[in-house]
Amino acid sequence: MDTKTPSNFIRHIIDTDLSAGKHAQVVTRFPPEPNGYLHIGHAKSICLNFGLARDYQGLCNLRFDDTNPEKESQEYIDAIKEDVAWLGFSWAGEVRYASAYFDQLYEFALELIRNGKAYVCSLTPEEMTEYRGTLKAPGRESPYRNRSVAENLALFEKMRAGELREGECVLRAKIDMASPNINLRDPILYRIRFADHHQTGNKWCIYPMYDYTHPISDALEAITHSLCTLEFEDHRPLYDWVLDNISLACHPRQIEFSRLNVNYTVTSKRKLKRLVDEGFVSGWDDPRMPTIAGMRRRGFTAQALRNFCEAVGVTKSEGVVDVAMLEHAIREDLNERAPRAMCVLDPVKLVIENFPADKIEQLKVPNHPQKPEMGERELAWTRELFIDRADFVPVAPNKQWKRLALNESVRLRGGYCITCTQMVSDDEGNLLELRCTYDPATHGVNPQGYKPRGVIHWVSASESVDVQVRLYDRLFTHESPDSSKEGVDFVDLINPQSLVIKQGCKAEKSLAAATSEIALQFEREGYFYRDPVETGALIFNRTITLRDSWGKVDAHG
RNA sequence: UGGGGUGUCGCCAAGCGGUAAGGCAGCAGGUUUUGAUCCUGCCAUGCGUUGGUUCGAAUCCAGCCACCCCAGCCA
Repeated sequence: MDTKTPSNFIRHIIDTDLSAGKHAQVVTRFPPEPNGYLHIGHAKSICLNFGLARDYQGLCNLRFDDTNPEKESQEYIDAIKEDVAWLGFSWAGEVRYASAYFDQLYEFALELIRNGKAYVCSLTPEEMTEYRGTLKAPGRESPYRNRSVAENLALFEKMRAGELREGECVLRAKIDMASPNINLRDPILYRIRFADHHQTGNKWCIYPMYDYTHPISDALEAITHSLCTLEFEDHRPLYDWVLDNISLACHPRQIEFSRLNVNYTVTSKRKLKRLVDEGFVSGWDDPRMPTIAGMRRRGFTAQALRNFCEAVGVTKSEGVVDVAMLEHAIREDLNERAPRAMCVLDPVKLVIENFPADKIEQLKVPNHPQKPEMGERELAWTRELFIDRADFVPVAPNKQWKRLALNESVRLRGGYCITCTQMVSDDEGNLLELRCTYDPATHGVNPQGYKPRGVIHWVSASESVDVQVRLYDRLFTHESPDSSKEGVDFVDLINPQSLVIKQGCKAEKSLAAATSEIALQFEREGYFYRDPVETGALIFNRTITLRDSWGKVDAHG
């Protein structure tokens, strides 16, 4: 279940607006540009916008901010819709597109021109930059700034009709070239682009800019609170200017919050794309990627991601969240829902000499130690078993050692206690198998005075299936791969152990039927998830290790 | 003397003038057939800093310091 949503400054604003009777209902929107895959940072925005709508019994739209056709595609639109839905949210009505408002946007531009609030400027891009001024010096007015309304109307029509070349001119708002806020120095409203648009085809050859499109799209959808990240703070005066200067009554309030940063990960689109393009990962949905698609394939649950976003909070201060918080959210959720199973990653044979070779004993074991309602399953107990190589050592190093050693005993989880009587090695000293005896009186009980060193997992040699296990770990070894030292390429900070593939792992037979519908816990190893993409073989992705207070050197790499 | 923001425990974060919530991480115990889970305890006389107002300040005022964002015909 969702944890209690903590309050934040945006909720305070909404509470105030609502009690002042400013709105009948809260309406928010999630407005991605379809130019890439969604990542953990977007998850925060999605949870914020849809969460607000849910908690205030309002509405949240999904709107594609598709005003730059050259960078966008239908592939991204489909992926984004899938990701939002998977996260557990449903948008109000149909999906919206900024491009669906192109006609209205055009009409409002005409209105601005007629009112002397916009003009067609024929400065070259280079001249435009020069006229804009600098951060400390004011800009200069364009020589085209005082063209007549009639001339502007005629030129804008020629732009629209495709009679002018790309870059030849643009439509600009007439605001203030001396403004200390550079966004107000006659910002560009429309540029010419002879590009096919994924939604509107070749209907348009002029495309509106974000700063002009966004406020109008928000207003047309009757958005009440338009939430965006901090870097748009300087754009708010322009957002307001646009709505103050056209005849549209609705005027949403833009509120900015800080982006989500997580250590040991990168979220810049450019860097993620490089990881994919240069083959450092298998694709946008590689389980090591911080994309929604990657995390889904890794085995993260939507609930865990939602809980994480709640835990992180919403503020205006920019910090870096410890990835340990994300990992905690995953473990917390998976511990509740994941049925337990047995899988030996690095098998070594163990022969129980006092158990007959032709006998199979079915042991009932619970699927979850704290949840009897999750039922139980049968595990085959046979003369030959497998345990993990890391769970045996000839001589226990200390009293704390909780695994098997020569002439000592351990319990095999859910089964009997065994005592190791002999280790068989080859000439090079490699361990080939362990000879043991079991105590038939120890199933389900620890007889008086019997104290095995610990409990280890196991699987029957004959009644098991071979599986491939992919051990994933954090992609980077560096805490802030985004901003490491000068001259260090972030791909050089990739963790060479971020993916370790284990072949020939032995899993209990029931896992042959495992699906990607459900997360599993391999006891003592971690949470695992049947790979939903490569479904031909039995492949399990390690979502996250178990918490480990022992501080062991990971024997599995 | 460009403009806009932010500074509360190692990390995230409540707090909104009445005497520092919570989570993560960490540490110390307890339970346990997962070195898991669960449970208990510890963990900011301190809120960037310096002054001021006040009976009382993390909260109000002033100065200072640090960090982030802005000069795409990207979003």
